[in-house]
Amino acid sequence: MPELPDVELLRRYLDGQALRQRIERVHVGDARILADLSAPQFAAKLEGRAFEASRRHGKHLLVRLTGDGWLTLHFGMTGDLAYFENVADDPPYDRVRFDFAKGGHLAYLNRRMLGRVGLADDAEAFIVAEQLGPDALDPAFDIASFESALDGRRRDVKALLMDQSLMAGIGNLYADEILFQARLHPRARTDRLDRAQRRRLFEQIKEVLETAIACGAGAEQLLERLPDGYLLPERQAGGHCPRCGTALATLKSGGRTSYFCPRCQPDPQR
DNA sequence: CGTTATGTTCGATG
DNA sequence: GCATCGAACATAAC
Repeated sequence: MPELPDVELLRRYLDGQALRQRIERVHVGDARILADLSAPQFAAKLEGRAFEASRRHGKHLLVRLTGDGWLTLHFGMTGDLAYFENVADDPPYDRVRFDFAKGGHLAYLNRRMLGRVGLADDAEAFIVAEQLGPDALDPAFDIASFESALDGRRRDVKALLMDQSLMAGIGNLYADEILFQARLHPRARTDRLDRAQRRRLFEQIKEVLETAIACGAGAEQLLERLPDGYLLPERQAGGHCPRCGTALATLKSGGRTSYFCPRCQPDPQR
């Protein structure tokens, strides 16, 4: 679930449910998710405090704590948040649970355990330490900074979009959608894109991510809500291009599958 | 049993 | 240094 649009929706969910409530107790269901911290260390930092505000950078959710410091959440492939009133409703794969004094609970869920929950003193320092590039939706990430990310690199365009150190937030699914909308083959090389192609790509990064947020990324109804002409609802075995009806093609690299339309996104003859 | 999955990292290799 | 590839991590679904 968690690429930039999904994490943005999770951020809003957390804001709507869990801000400004005293955290009475922290329950760590599986300490492996905490990386280098011990469960007692982690709990001690949070108990008695509250979530004050949140921000997102790429796929990371950062939650400011009363007093000082931040809770950091990364969701891997299967991470999610759930707020509920009764502990009996605690969903499966609850790895960390915050019990609020008012009675509600916020759980960080993660089936595959590929994410991370941690603490940071400073949000900016955390972003630097994680070697994250600019958030893909940050207005400061403009066409000029996009050009400089491309500058001097000769890579497959899809690999570039997903490189979190160049721009943060895009994963395998939304990279496919962005490339489809920009009509670029996943293996098109960045050093061979002309000016118009680069501009189209940049515009679709913004457009696709904003559209996914507006349509409620992460919700089950996302695929129905996306505009006509979006690839994601067809992005599966047997899917067809929403624009021309051609059977979608797939290719694999780095263990990930790309879906694309061989007609609308022709192979640039690498 | 084999394959696949919205992520990231590490080692090997060119 | 740059880029790619496969494997690993961990878990479940098909």
